[in-house]
Amino acid sequence: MELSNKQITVIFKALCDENRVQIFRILQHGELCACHLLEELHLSQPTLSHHMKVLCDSGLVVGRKEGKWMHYSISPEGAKVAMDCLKEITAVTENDCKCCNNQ
Amino acid sequence: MELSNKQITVIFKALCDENRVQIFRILQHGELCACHLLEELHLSQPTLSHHMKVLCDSGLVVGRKEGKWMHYSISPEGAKVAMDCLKEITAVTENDCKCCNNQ
DNA sequence: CACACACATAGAAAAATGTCAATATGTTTT
DNA sequence: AAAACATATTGACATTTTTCTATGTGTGTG
Repeated sequence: MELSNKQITVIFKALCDENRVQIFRILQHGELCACHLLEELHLSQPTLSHHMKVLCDSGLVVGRKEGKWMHYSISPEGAKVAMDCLKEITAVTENDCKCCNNQ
Repeated sequence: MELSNKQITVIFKALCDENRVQIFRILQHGELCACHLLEELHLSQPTLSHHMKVLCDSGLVVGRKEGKWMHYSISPEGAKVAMDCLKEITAVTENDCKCCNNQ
């Protein structure tokens, strides 16, 4: 995979805002269009649109256009990438301290 | 577990900054004190200290004080919490669209 | 074709975050 | 006890992010 530091930050920015976390909770019940998401959030329409862009950029959410509606859903593929990335970045290859005279 | 939206953002803020991601990469080779981390990063000492606080607050990194040194390491327990959290928040319970006349 | 609707974009203001220099705190050494 | 060292905290500033209003774009409808 070999994601850059920058790419990793883009993925996890999805989960760095309370409103976006709430959007995940709502989308867990299934795909939903922006107008219905908006009903459940105390946000203006442009603000929601901004958050959906951040979420789609992360790959954790995908949008599907259907006429004038945008349907958003959680991406299992994106989730897998994020999981693999998290696992990789928190994996410890060695545990001994080589620092400050090995104290 | 039942983490709040706020708590989730605190966990994943750890991975929302390129320098912090780089710190994970460095800590993967084992526990390290702040002064040695500083050598490998183009940051001032107070800035590093700030990032280490964010990382410790996330639970993904733990600090261990040894005399005047602070030794930091990746926390496998914290990593597990983050993984479980990511898995939970991206889990989809239903996949059908109940939105906009089920289009 | 004009209008209504769903959503995106632009631009500006406010809030949060990242950064550094200066200083404080706590620990070890001389 | 004083000096040196490692790290944390404070305060200021710059950048980024969040948010809104206003407006634009594309789609369907009367």
